[in-house]
Amino acid sequence: MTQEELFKNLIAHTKEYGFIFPSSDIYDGLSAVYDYGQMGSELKNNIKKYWWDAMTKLNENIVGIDSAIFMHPKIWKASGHVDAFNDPLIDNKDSKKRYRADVLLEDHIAKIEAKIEKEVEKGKKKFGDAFNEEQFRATNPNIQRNKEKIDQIKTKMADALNNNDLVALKQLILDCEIVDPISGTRNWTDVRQFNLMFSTQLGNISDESGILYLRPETAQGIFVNFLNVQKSGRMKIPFGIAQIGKAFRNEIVARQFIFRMREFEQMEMQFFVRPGEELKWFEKWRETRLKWHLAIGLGRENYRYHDHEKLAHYANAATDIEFNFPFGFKELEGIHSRTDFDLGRHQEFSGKKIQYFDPEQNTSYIPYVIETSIGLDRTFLALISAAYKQEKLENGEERVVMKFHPALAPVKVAVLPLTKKEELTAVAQKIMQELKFDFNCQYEEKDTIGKRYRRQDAIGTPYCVTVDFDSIQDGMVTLRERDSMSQERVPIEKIHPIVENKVSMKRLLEQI
RNA sequence: GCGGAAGUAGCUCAGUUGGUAGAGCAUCAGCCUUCCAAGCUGAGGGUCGCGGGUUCGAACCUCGUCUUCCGCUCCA
Repeated sequence: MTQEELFKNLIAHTKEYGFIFPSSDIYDGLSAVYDYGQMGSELKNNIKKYWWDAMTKLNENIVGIDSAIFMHPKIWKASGHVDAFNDPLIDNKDSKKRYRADVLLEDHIAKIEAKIEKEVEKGKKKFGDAFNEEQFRATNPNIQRNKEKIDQIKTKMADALNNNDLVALKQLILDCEIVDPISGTRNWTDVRQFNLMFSTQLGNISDESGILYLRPETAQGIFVNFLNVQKSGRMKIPFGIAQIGKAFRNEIVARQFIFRMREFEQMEMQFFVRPGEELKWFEKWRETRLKWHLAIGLGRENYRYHDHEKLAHYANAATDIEFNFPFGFKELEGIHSRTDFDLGRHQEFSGKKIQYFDPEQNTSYIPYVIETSIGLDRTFLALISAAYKQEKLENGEERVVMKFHPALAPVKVAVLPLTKKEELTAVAQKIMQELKFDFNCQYEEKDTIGKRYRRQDAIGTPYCVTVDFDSIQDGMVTLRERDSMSQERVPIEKIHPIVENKVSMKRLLEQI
């Protein structure tokens, strides 16, 4: 079976067993939006708890918050999202390729600059030792002409971008006679604007100032609460603020199941440190975060670091943790050293002093930030795609099993009377009463026992407890384990401690 | 947005040159009482993604549209 077929089977499986449904399913779905079902939300909640506990319980200096999705519009100007999340795009009709209009123009400028350099080289050869580069650049007519060209393009481009004049931007591309590098033609579509932020209105709709954006990331909710948390919590640097929440991006193409959705959930932690110490902390979090992933047990070979060589203007170090999804290695988590960019910008835009007085150094400064930002839905996808197994059994039959880590599995125990006879169901119900307060349990008495085992395999339940006629006499039940399918007779009162030991979050947390 | 593939019952899929919609599994009721999905009987469930067109007649031909998957593109 190919990876593609396996992925399709996984998607069908997650729908059939209540993990993920297409949003608005009865209305034919809504593009790139999905709902989590009864199993999916349990699994998702368990992932959240694992992350939250790893941050807030394992680190005394990390606290969690839950900030609103709506935020002051100025925040997105300060963060740079209003400018950066606005891409003018253009398609070449022959090659069917899409480009950013401003990138096309910048490439064009780079080409003209290359011409100038070539001219300079020529001059060097021609004049030898007598060559005066500065003078040559200032007087050579070819260079002068190209310099003027560049200035003109730059001015026009800046005007068009600032005025959001898409027609002028296209005209500039035509005037520059830019050809598509693949098709070699100038058959361009109109330039269109894609704003990656969703907007909505607050209060009076006719009032321009009422326009709000749905947050495209949760991080800003942490930055704008830096002072609140630091002061009310009497936090001392270094310390971190963690948050789990929804974010929204109007992606041009959102694809690959729940990998890229328009509405998604992030788990972010911003760690505030002394300036100059940021790279040490960056290294620390880079390692700690990988440990968190590895503890889940999907295999070291499925993870890799991808260090950024091209850094964003505010960052001085950045790496991604990538996971081997069914469609290849893709970003799962980002760890970025963001300097004092974010707090600095908010200080500038809000006019409030956002600084920390460091009693050890006896100085005030804007803290530097290490960000860890992980996609909750992507973690979910990593879990289900690695856990999903189609196994061939000794008797030639096949079973589908979700091999979740027991601490993350949506259902921990299934309690199954061997038959529907009341003497058995009474014992089984009693066991349910003892377990249900601590573990998510299922009780099933329909169908043959084998069928019920397979149904539990399909949702990844680590343990099945089967009550048979002997149980009434000896107080022992069969404990069946998911992965090995092994069966063991255990006393009823031992079930709780056995399960607890296996499904405890501690199992995961102590590995970090 | 472009190209390719697909959309028929809850799931997986048949459906011949156009002639009134099928199977298996699942669900429900009952029988059977079973330790790894396959026993028996019966029942419910679909305006064939949606909307036009051609035709006496469309799941099938045609046009449009929506959704999904793959590739391109984009990606703090």
